[in-house]
Amino acid sequence: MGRKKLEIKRIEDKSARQVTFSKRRNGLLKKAKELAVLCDVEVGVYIFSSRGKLYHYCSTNRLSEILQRYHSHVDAEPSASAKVCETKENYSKHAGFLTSGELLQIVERDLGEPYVDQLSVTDLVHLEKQLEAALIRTRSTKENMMTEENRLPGEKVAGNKMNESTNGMIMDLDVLSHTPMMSEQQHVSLDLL
Amino acid sequence: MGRKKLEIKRIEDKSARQVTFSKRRNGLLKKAKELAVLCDVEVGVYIFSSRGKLYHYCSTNRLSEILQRYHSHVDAEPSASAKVCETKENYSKHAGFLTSGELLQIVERDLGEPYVDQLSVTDLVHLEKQLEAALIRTRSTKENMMTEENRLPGEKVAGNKMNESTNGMIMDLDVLSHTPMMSEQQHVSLDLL
DNA sequence: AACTATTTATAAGA
DNA sequence: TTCTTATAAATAGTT
Repeated sequence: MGRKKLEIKRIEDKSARQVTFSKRRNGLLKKAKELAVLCDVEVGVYIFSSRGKLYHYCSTNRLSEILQRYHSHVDAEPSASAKVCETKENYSKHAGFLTSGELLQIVERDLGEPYVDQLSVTDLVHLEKQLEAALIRTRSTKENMMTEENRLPGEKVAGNKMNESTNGMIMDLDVLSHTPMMSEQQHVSLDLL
Repeated sequence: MGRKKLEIKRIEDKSARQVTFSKRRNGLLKKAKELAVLCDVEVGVYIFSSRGKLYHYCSTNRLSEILQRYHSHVDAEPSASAKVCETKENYSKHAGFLTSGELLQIVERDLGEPYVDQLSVTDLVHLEKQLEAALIRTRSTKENMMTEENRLPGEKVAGNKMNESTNGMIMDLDVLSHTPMMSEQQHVSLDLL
């Protein structure tokens, strides 16, 4: 749809490719939103530019919305209870990465019926292996972050603690370094989904 | 773009909604493919219908392509080495669910830099919990599938075995029921990515 | 970043 | 569902 019929193959001119990328990216995201609304279905789109930047849309992302709400609270401490509902419009500004919530929606979905029976034993073995690796890295990252927190001036960890990186939620570092987690943390986690 | 300008809100008439879903779903997937090709970027789209059926597109899915190649080999045993390269065109026919490969691409991406530092400790704790759950379910599903295979006529499991559900790849059931896996299976898994 | 000629997508209708 | 067609929307090339 333009002055000329465009062949669908890689645009070699870098500048033209960038312009087309910008236009069509917006078009695709708009179409995705329209489909989700008009037909009341779940739609997710992710686009990685060649520079690694991620643009995405996800029609049902409660965690993302909730996290953003917490961020808003942190950014603007006072008068923070109004206009909380229209997060949908501006949450794409905050996006730019897949939240754990989006990831988990996909994990949940992919392992749940009826898709799981589409996977072969080989797929499952592979998935198992990768989940193990992901789990190890998640724990490692988490523990690194908590170690850094402990290096902050004074403040011996003994009970609950509030800080920015936890979005103001109550956490017990001793509990977090091990699994399974105690009920308090579990409760917070479940609230996020 | 039709006889009338359509307001972007849920279409209440079920029949009309279904028709629009069908049309716009195809449109979105087509646009996604075009964007991926024209601009040489990675694009993923997933759409869950209200009945839970999944339609999707993923521009870079080596596992999917490779699995399909195996399926093709199975479907048409003889003369199976020609026209293996143009799988991109018809792999969407075989699609309809997220493969473990797509899922893992997302997992990898989400846990790798630079996205991981966008996650809070709370996110990571939650992610860890869900990965554990996913891992348990994956193992369970895998073991169920293997148990069913063992119920097939005779055939005591002792060595390697070839069958449809493993896409013709060599597997040792005794090894597969436990982690960590032995090198043979691990090798096959790595080949898939 | 805007413009506009064309192509493309699609809402209604058959 | 599938096809047809009038019209709305997206966008390629231009400014």
